[in-house]
Amino acid sequence: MSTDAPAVNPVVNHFIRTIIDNDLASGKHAAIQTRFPPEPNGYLHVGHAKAICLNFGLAQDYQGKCNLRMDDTNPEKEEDEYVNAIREDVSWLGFNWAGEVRYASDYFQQLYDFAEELIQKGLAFVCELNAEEMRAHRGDFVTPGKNSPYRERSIEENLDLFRRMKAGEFPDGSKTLRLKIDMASPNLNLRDPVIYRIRRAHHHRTGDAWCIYPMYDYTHCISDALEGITHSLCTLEFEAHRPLYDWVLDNISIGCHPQQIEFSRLELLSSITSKRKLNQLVTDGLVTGWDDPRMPTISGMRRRGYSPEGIRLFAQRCGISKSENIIEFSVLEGAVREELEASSPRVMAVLNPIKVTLTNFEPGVTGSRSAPFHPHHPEFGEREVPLAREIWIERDDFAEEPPKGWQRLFPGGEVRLRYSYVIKCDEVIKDAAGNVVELKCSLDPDTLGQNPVGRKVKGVIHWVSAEHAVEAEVRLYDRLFTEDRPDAIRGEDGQYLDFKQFINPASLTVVTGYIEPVVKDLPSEARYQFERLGYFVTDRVDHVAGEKIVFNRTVTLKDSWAKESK
RNA sequence: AGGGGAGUCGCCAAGUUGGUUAAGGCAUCGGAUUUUGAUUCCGACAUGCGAAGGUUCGAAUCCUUCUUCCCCUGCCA
Repeated sequence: MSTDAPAVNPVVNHFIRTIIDNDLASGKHAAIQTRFPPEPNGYLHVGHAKAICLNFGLAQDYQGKCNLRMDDTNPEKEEDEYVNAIREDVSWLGFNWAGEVRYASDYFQQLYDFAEELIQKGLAFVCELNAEEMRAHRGDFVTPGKNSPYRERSIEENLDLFRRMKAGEFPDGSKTLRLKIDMASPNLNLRDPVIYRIRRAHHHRTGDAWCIYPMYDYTHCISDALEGITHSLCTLEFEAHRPLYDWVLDNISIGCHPQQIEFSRLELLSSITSKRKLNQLVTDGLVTGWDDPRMPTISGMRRRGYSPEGIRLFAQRCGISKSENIIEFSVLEGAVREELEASSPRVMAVLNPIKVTLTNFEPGVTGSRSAPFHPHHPEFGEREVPLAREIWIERDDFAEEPPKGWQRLFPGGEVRLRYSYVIKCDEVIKDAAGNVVELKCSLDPDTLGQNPVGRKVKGVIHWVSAEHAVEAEVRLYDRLFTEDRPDAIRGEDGQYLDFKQFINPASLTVVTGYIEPVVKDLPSEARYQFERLGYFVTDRVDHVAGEKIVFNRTVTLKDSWAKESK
């Protein structure tokens, strides 16, 4: 096995690739241009990761380009903090956007000019209906809407009014610019949609230069066209917006008409992929922040120890289609584990210790061996694993009364200390309350690096020398929610229950761990496997090399014994 | 006068100009190897493609009817 050859994931075909193949074959496009267009009003989550991998991945595969564009047309919700987090997340995932980061707000002037063009063509009008009146005029699913009384204004009047809207002559919310399409359309998006509203809000980039802001449907298609996007990929809920996307581009003087293609958004079980709900968890203090390792945000997953490769593998395994994409959490864990298995050095750590005294340990006589950092990758190197008279082993690795199939330590039983001797439990020491506080064991001096003769010792447990171990804060993370779909549980009255009540109380347990000394000077974000326990990472925020060791549990190892012993 | 999408194994998902035994991955279950109950390796896993009819030598693919689920009534994106 070689690690220098980059892992090449086989390309999985899907309907969007088929469309691109056809467009390239027919000569419709010479190269493709995609874009990832987040709104900077929150942190990116695992659902965005899927979209990022799709858009940037396609650009990579087809040697095209992918832009990163902030969809910042709603100044009340958008902040630079989010812009910065988004840039960092996308880069960290391993993708490069073409040129500079783009902003829909870069196009405000052009958007405005196109709006005047639409007015000139008699295709847009200034409406003075308030929100409530507009809703009443819109009709509903079964009844057609009614035309706005302002719909038939003259072009001159519309132009004058729109310019004055821009000039700040009217109060917020008093007027809108609307497209003149069809109030009877069965597609509600086509019932004279609003494309500009008056809102005196400070924009994170344009400041107070504008008091009118364009709406998504109007902005997005034009932004795509201005950037020469060939394939504009978005999630299924925008399917009904596509006629509007096309309508706008068909009615303005712009020489580019990207194709909008929708795919299903990701739903991750026992998690949540709603920016609004994730925001609630943060503001209610139920997690420590957007980057809490339990959060399905990209920054949370990063802090949890998930690798970019693991997340990319996950995205690939989710697939791209138009049917519901409801993914079991184990798919994410499996992908993360798989990448970590190959790339993480191993070390031993005891998280729930019980003291073991090796009664026949002789300083200077009893030996030790060095241990490889990875059993299958000698190039990872080795380290010395110091042994001493007193060691810690995992409490779970000892049973006073071993159940059927038990391969670990028990009174009178033998077990192998990983990379060290076979030991035998001679005596169990208990405190007054009957709790086991110490085990006295003897080691077999002939078993260092070789099997005992005449008998077979199947079990192997991890351990760490008490005097050499470094203490660390270890944060054991588990799923954030106890339910598959915490936001889809109904109470007796048929109403949805608050998803926050399904937070897993065991989603975080903090313990003091005893770890091999090599771990002492690790930098932040160092990923290690603690043998037999799982993958861990030094915390990106709180870990200080050489001073305060803090590990987060990324994911446990598969544990077929746990399953069997249930 | 509603519109737009989707139903292929527990979870994803190829296949859709009709043509041999319906890819693959995850999960699961066996078994082998193992100084991680990990990894790795081998094997099993849809007489069936939402349902019922029909066309055909032949249907997941075509036709008809039915059915279930998702999205849409922000001056959010």
